[in-house]
Amino acid sequence: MAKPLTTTSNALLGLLSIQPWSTYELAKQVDRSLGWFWPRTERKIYDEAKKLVESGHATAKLQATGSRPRTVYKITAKGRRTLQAWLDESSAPPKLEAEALVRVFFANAGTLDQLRTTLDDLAAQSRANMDELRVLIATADDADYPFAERRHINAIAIRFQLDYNQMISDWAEWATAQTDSWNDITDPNSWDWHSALT
Amino acid sequence: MAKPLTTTSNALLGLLSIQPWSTYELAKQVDRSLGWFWPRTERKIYDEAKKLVESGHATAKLQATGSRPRTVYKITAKGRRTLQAWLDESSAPPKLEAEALVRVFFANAGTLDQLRTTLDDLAAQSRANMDELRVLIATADDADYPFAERRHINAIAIRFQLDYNQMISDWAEWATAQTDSWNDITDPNSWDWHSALT
DNA sequence: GGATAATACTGCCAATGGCAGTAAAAACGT
DNA sequence: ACGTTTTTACTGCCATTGGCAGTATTATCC
Repeated sequence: MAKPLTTTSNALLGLLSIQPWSTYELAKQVDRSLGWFWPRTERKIYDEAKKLVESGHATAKLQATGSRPRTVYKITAKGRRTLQAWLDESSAPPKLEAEALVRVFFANAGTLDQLRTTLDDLAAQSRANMDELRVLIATADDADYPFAERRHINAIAIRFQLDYNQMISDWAEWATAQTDSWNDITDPNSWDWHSALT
Repeated sequence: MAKPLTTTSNALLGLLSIQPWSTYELAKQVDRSLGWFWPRTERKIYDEAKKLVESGHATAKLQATGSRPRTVYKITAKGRRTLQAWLDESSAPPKLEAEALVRVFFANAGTLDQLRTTLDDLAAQSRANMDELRVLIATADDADYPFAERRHINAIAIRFQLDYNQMISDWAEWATAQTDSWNDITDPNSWDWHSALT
C-alpha cells in the first residue's frame, strides 16, 4: 500500500491534469494562481515533481533549449485516478498565517502609531493584490485565452481572492478608524468594544 | 550579533508580555486565540519556549504539582525590548492555505457533486467557527474577565475572525448557488463568468 | 554589444507539523 | 469509594516545507 499523496502532490497533479508543464512553468503557475490558496516555493516544486514520477503519477521527458536542459512532466492514467479520488476526500480547514495580525494582537506592547502603520500596510497590500487580480481578469477576456474550458472554475476562484482581499482591506481600514478615539494603545477611552462585535 | 527572532518566537514573547505562563498554557492560548492567525502546534511551543530562555528573552522556573513537574516562563527586560522593536518591522503578507480551494480549483477533474460537497463542508466549518467565536465573546462579558486591559485589542482581533469566517461561508454559499445553472463540471451552460467578477 | 531578466536546477539547513509514547493529577460519574 | 476520562506536562523521531546561496544557459531589452 503506497502512502497517500500530500495535498501539494495532488495540487501538482491538478496542474498536470490541465496540460504538461516544465517544472519552471509549474512553479510559475503556483506563483500566479494556485499559490493564492496553496503557496509553495519553487524549490519545493522541483522536488515534488520528481516524487510524482517515482510514484508513477507522472512521467518526465527531458528536453533541451540549446545546451540548457529542461524536464517536462505529464500526468499518467494513475495520476488522473488518484486526483479524482482525492477530490472525494474532506478538506482540512483553511489555515491563515498573518504576521500583521500577530502585531495587532500584541499592539499593547508598543505604540498606537505602530499599530496604525501595521494596519495601513496591510490594507495597502490587499488593495495591491486586488489590482493585480483585475489585470489577470482582463487577460481572461482575450479571445485567445488558452484555458477557455477553465473560465468558470477560474472565475469562482478569483472571486474568492477578490472577496478575501476586500475583507482584509475593509477590516484594516475599519480598525484604523476605531483607533481614532483611543487615547493611547492601552487606553481606548470610552470606546465600546462590545459594539465592535455586533 | 544574535540572529533575529522568528515570528513564532516574537508571538510567544507577546503572550509572555501579558503574564507568565507554563508551556501547556502557552499552547492553549495559541489554540484558542493566537492560532487564528498564527497557528503553531503544541510540539513547537515546547521547543520555542526553551529557545527563548537560551537567548535570554525569557526565564524558566521549574515548579511541580505533586510529582509532576512543570515549567513556567517569564519574559525578561530584553524580551520586552525585542518585542517592542519587532512591532516596528513590516509584516510579511498574509498566507492562506486552503485545501478546499485547491479542490475547487481542480474541480474540473471530478464531478459537480464533489465540488458542491467541498463547498458545503467549507461553509459549515466557517459557520461553526463563528459559533465558537460568539461563545468566546460572551465570556469576555463576564465581570471577572481576567484580561480587561486587552479587551479593545481582543475585540479588533475577534472582529477580524468574524469577518474572515463570514467571508468564506458567504463565498462558499454563493459559489454553490452559481453551480445550479451548470450542466456538469465542464459545461457551465450559459453561465456568465464575467458577471461573477464585477 | 553589454546589461538584465527569464529559464533550469541543486545543496544545505532551519522551521514546522504530525504522530506516537510516557506519565501524573484532576475531574467526573455512579 | 472506584474506575474512567480529561487535563496537564513533556520528549523522540521523521516528513514536509521554506529560505537562501550557488551555478548555468538562453532570451530580451536598450
